[in-house]
Amino acid sequence: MFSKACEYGIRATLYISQESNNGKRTSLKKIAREINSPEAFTAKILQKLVQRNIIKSIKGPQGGFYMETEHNNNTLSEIVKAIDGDSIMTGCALGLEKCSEDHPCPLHFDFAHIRGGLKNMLETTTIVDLSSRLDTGESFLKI
Amino acid sequence: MFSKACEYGIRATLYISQESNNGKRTSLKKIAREINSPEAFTAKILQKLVQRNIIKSIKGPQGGFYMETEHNNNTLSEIVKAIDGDSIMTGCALGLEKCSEDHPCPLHFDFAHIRGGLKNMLETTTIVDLSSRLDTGESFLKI
DNA sequence: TTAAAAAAGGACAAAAACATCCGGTTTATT
DNA sequence: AATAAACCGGATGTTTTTGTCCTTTTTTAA
Repeated sequence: MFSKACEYGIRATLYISQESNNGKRTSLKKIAREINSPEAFTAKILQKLVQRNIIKSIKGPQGGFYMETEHNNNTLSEIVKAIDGDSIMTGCALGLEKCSEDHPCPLHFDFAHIRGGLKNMLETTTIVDLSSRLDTGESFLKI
Repeated sequence: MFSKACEYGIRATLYISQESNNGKRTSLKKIAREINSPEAFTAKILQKLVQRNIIKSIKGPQGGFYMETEHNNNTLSEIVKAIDGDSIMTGCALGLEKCSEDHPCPLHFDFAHIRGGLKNMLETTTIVDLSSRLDTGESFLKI
């Protein structure tokens, strides 16, 4: 469904949000350990998220990654779009270039419905919604 | 969502079904032309579908691919499972190996719902359901 | 001011997905 | 029997995704 890069990106962002909400910055090394992801690859993904202004970073000792409070209200769709683009929310299930109400693939109408649910979920679920579930121990980021 | 191979596989199967329901066999060359897919790659995918007994093939002149009538009642999920496996219907959205009700990722419950809808759609939509929409000109397999 | 911590970024490597090519086999037609 | 149509299967090539490594830059703190 999502690329590996996107999975890691979401997990990393949620971990960063959680730490940020406890007033902490966190390092790449710690993030990779806590979300169980390959460190160097995760670094690349975090770079992209910094460029897209979803998370922040500070270099040097005591530096690391963190999130500004208002960015907690960013939705999952921002992360997904930054990494995988929006094809999952808009593309044709059967890969037709021009698939529309007027020129639909055979799956168009059945699928529109599912894709709509996904899009809606991604666009309404905020980062803080999810990271707070982590804080309470309701959910997990690894294994 | 689906791999390219799976997209081609579904489109090819629907075309074969449509032709079969008109009493015709159809060749690889024609299939690739009609669904706008790379011929040699499509051949590999069709081979797999033959092995999985989703479609049939006959060698030699006047041979080609076709479908037995009862196989029209196969569902999309059979094709998807043959090509992409069932990870799209069962896997964790965030890539956790062990994601379950008891040990959920932060997206587990929101996502279960969407994945359930997808699974249900794939398991209830039959090949003939879709190919009949092609016959009536309600839907298309290329461009 | 020097050392070390940490992110940034470029180059490279491995694996998977996507795709092609070609020789082999089967079979209908002449 | 010969030819050609058509699928089969192995080898190979290309592109994308996934992943690593190493150098550079920034910044803190001793």
